[in-house]
Amino acid sequence: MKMMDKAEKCLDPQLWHACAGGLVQIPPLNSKVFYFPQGHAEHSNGPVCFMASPNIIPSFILCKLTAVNYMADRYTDEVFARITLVPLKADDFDLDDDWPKMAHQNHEKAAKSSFAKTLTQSDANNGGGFSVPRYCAETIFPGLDYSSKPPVQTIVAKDVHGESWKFRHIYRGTPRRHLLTTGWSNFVNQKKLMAGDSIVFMRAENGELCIGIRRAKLGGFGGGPEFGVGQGLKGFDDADGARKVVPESVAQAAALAAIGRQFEVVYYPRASAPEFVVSAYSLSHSMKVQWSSGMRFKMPFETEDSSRISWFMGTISLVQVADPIRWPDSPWRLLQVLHHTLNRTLENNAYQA
Amino acid sequence: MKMMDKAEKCLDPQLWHACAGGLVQIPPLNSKVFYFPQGHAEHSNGPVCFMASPNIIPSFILCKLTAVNYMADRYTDEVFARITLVPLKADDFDLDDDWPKMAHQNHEKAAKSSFAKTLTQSDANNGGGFSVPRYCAETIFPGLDYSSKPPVQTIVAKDVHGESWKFRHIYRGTPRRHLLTTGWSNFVNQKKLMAGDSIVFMRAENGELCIGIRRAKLGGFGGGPEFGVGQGLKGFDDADGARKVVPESVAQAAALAAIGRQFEVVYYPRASAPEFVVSAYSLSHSMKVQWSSGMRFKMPFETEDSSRISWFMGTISLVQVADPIRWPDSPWRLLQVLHHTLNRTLENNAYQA
DNA sequence: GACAGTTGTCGGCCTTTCCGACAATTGGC
DNA sequence: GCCAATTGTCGGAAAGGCCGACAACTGTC
Repeated sequence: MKMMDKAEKCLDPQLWHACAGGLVQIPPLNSKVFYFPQGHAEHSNGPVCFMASPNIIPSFILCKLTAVNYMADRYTDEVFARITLVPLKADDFDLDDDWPKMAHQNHEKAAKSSFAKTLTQSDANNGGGFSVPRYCAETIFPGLDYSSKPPVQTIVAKDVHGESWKFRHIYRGTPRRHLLTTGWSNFVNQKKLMAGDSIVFMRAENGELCIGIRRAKLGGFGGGPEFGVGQGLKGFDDADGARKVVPESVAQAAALAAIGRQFEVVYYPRASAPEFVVSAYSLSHSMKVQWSSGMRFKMPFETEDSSRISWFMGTISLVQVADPIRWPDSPWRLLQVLHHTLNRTLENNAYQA
Repeated sequence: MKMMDKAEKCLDPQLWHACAGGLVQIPPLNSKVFYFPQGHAEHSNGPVCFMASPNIIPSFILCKLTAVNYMADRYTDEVFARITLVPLKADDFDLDDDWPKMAHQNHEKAAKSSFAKTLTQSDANNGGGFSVPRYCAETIFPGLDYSSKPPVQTIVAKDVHGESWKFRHIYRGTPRRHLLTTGWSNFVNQKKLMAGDSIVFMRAENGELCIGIRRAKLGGFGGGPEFGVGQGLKGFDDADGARKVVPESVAQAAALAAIGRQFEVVYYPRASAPEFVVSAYSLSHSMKVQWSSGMRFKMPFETEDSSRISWFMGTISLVQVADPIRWPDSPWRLLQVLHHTLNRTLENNAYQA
């Protein structure tokens, strides 16, 4: 492993997944995936002009995923992935059927050893304390010696950049509860956290405690094409934001993909935009379903505190091609659905069901 | 420069010299030096048993200095050097007469761009402020904009491990003076500083500000053979202290030296023990002097705040061999002197005069 | 030895943050 | 729907740290 950091360091994939959330999965190395230029465009922070290249970009391109860099924004700690794809010939489409077994590894390990909490007003604003949910303290934090009075210890947690943060962890109050006191206020200020943001604690395989951040999504639930990626986070000048997915890089990726050459894409899992690099295995399975109006489905989503996965129940109201002129035959945004309880029109990708 | 840190990083030689103090000099690379096993033994933290090797260890051994690692204790920030020596045949003793020109480089640069202050009670104990001597603020710190009211800036200083510390630097009060406020208290606590310890500010050649520590010498002035190196610093469990110069490593070095093989020594410049690796050039010069009782000399020493060099005036009271049985013909501790003003017997090495 | 410049120490006060009390909320039965 | 467990919020209190006042000290003339 040579000096590979040109100011861009990778981070522990397990921590990356813990920060990305339970629903994000990156297909395994060397597996086959579909790349959707259309979805990539929705991921960008502006309208994409595909004109630079001959108007022959397909709506989806079969590729081999040859590399993944798990990374984090230098300023916001937001996680993202740099994915290298090599287009395959269409007749290479024999599925690697064994990937579901291996795909969920980091994923499940992250879920088991991590815990997320959305910051309350008291956590974020008040005099510098963080109320630690009992489950988190007991399963993620180092063991506390309850015999001392009061039980107290210093915990050290590494952020996505490998920087260490110290917190005083104390068990006190009536009724007793776990709190982070000294050090927490500093962390909140340095990371510019606000009520509504979440923090993730994870116990790494080497036993080290890690701490990650999930900024609150400003756009509320779901998002859609109307929300770009670079919507800007409060309190940050757009230093790194400028480096987020720009339309030019989408056009370039699509152009390279179309002529069969290796290309790179940057994927922000928490940007409320759908995945545009999709495992060929799962897509081919969902395409076998004959989606039709009136059909019911359920779709997983994260609860606010990321502690569980809940399910949306819905009914398909319309099966249509999103942009029949530009992208005929595209499975992208094929379904328009009616959500049962919120009675709100959502958009969804076929393969997510 | 390959990955050469087996958890042992070198530090900027200029900062090293600033921390070591104005009187410490390490002979230049590839110059000829004398190694004194006797002096090395005084540097160790316990009695040295030279018996393991045949009883033929000379009192001094001519060597070539082939490598120097400038280092700092991980816990106390104390600076020390790991010096590699290759014994030379006695007939190799032709002097490299050009070294005085080059020897003082780091030395003088460090002296010019650094400033040391001994911490007062107020600096160390009170509510977290450090009174910055005007000279230090004006010559070492980055320029302050005096037009704002009050003039204030954040300064960043790197310690010997390359870690950055932030301080608020403000110019206020009546009469006006420079102070470090926010950040200082944290630094004092982390570094376990006490009144009497000194801190060193240095402006590196690349413009960066550096901060080093000189722990107070617990043994008062001078020290001597009765003080070992590992005298223990208040507030530190002896984690690294155990790694200081142990008798075994002295015995090993002496044994290797005696049979003409390359060896390493560790030298703590602030351990109040005399240098035991001495430039052949300067030693040969001082040995040309016919030292005799009643002769007067002067000897440089550091003032408490390390801002200047002062001189001790003394009279030689006795010329004797320190241990005539074990080390006959040794120039080590040849002179016993009477100090004029303190009227206290000090010991000194011939070559230091 | 007086004076000017510098810097050590102190007490006041403002800010931060630590703390238990209490209440709101959640989940289990 | 009740009860127990958990955890959000609040105001009081303690600690930390910023401040100018003043005095002690140093070096100079």
